[in-house]
Amino acid sequence: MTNPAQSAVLSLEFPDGSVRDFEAGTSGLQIAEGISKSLAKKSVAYALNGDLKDLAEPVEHSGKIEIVTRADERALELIRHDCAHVLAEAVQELWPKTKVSIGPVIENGFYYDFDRDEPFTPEDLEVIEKKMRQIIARNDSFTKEVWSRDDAKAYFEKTGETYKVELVDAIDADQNLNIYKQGEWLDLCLGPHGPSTANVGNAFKLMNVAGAYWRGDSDNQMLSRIYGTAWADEKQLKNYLFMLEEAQKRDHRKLGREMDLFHFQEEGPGVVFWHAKGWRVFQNLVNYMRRRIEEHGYDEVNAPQILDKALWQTSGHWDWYRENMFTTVTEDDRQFAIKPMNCPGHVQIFKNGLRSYRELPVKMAEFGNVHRYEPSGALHGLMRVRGFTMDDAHVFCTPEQLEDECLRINDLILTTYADFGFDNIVVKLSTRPEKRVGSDEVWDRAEAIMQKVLDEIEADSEGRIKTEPNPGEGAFYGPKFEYVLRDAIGRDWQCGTTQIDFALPERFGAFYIDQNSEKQEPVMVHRAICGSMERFIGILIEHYAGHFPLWMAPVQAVVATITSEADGYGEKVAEALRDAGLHVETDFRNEKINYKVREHSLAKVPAIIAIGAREADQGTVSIRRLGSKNQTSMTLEEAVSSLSDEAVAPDIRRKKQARADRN
RNA sequence: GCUGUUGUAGCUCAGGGGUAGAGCACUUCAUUGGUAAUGAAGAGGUCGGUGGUUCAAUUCCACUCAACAGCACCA
Repeated sequence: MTNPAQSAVLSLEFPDGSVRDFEAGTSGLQIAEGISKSLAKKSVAYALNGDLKDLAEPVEHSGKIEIVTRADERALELIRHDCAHVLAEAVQELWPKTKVSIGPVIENGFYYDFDRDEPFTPEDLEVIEKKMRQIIARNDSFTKEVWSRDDAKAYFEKTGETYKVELVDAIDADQNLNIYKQGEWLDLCLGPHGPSTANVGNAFKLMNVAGAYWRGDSDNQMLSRIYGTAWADEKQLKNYLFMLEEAQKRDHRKLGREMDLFHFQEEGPGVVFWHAKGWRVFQNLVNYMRRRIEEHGYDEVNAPQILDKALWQTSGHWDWYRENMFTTVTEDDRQFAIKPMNCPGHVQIFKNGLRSYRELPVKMAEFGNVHRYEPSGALHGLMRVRGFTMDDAHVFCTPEQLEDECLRINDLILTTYADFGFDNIVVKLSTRPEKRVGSDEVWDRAEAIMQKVLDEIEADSEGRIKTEPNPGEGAFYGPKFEYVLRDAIGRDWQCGTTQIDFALPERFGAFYIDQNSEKQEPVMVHRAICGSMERFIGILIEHYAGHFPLWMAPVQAVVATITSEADGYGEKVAEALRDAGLHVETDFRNEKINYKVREHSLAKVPAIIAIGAREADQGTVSIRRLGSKNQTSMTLEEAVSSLSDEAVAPDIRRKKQARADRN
């Protein structure tokens, strides 16, 4: 699609700032060749004003041009996309009756959805991969053709590609379609693609097979999806596979069992049996959060677990959320629901009695135990459960206080994450969805305030916190911030959230009395930091790979004796540590020290304190820290003081430090 | 919820129409040892549940529950 008004000369600016003129119609490849043969060989595409284009495509207009080589991050997208096409060709070459549908690039790889009578097996994947390597070795060029809609439709109808016909139908009537060919095989595709199938290289792997709905709609037919990963070189592929392996090793379900933290069983799908050690971790986290919210001026409350249906009708949950609620009918035929959220309860507490503007902001927190009937397929260890505890809070304030409150919440959230070693945070601003309550005017005002807060968050963080818009993803009752943290192996988790609510105070008729003795509706802010405590602990287990910092660890030290003669002294050591507030276990079993060290290391106990005759004589201890192969000898007093110092929670340490700095 | 896979001892797993096996863990005994598995013996199972086929089912079939992977969902 050339612009006839365009001049016959293109003026292109290169990344080094130089500007050169080219004849109209010059292709990206010709430009690369003009620079150097070796560049042309390495290049896979070009970017015009940042948009990726096929190398063979003529440059359409003047602008900034970059030749994209394989080493460029953007080349990955092409490699993956090319790989998806190669996958589809391989599958159709092996099983010609298979229909193709779509094959997009995703994070770390790509997939392609097929319609085939039988599902693919893991053995099939090996066969397909072999065929793919053959296709890559053939080195067929990717060539683009522009077809008319009618031609494309006729072709796909003839070949029985019903899904492609549907895709063609979905494209605007006046628009032509791109067809990408590789050898004999072709696909409807937006592009761009690399120069040839060889561009895919060898650093790819088919990962797994799964069902997926046609066009992502659960009313549609289920297709067979093959997932693959593809990278620019073997090293990147290896790193990725290593990360997956590492994730598997850290799986909180596995570590939870090995560390004796919790379990699940058939009778309670999606609800956690917390064991003593897991519950201690849980309480460590709750206690930490309790101190933090107190520091930030919240009052902790506790609202009922079960409330009459009428209340949920008023809150709107009965209409919006009913299929996700656990309900119960009592002997007298009264219907109740187990709370899926804490907000209606908190509004009742706010409403009890008359509120003055002088009280605002009212900051009400609860470690609220909620139950939600999640779809069975969504359950996943601690990460997605049907019964969980939220570190929930609601701030009732005036519109004028909103900005300040959002910033304070932001401060609380970010410092909390930092205390657990999460320093790579993205804050997203989710704005009005299509289906919503409240006037546009109200949304305008709220979004403007939140955008301002977002800008301040980014500015204050000095580049550490990234922010992103998330248009259309807000809740129906108001815009929200979503806090996404990145764990130690690079995975992202959305945990915290700050949500403005226009609906609930009005629904319940909550108000305060302002300076002029008039009723005013408060603004309500919902906020959570960990989100679900259960899930947050799951994330922490995987983030730390089970190696909790001392202040979080359920068992902080084990005193293990080498000979039974040291048991008496061992008991004394354990007592001294317990007196200092540490959780200590003793292991006086008739076993060798090797055996004990192995066992407690596998149980991820942070400190193993070995006691033999020597230590008993000298009043010392020998400490072996988790992850280390060495041990350190010190006096009992030194051990007590260094371990108890290390076990101080980060927030308490911060306060101590601040106090010391003041003096 | 949908598709696919799986369900045998506390854990990891083998087996297979004639009512079950290994390693680790557990218990007992011996061993008192110096930083990731001391040795021996013993105990441990309605083979996820219900129904069907069969002389006989843990094994085959149907249904069901749960888990796993992905999709959909997460207001």
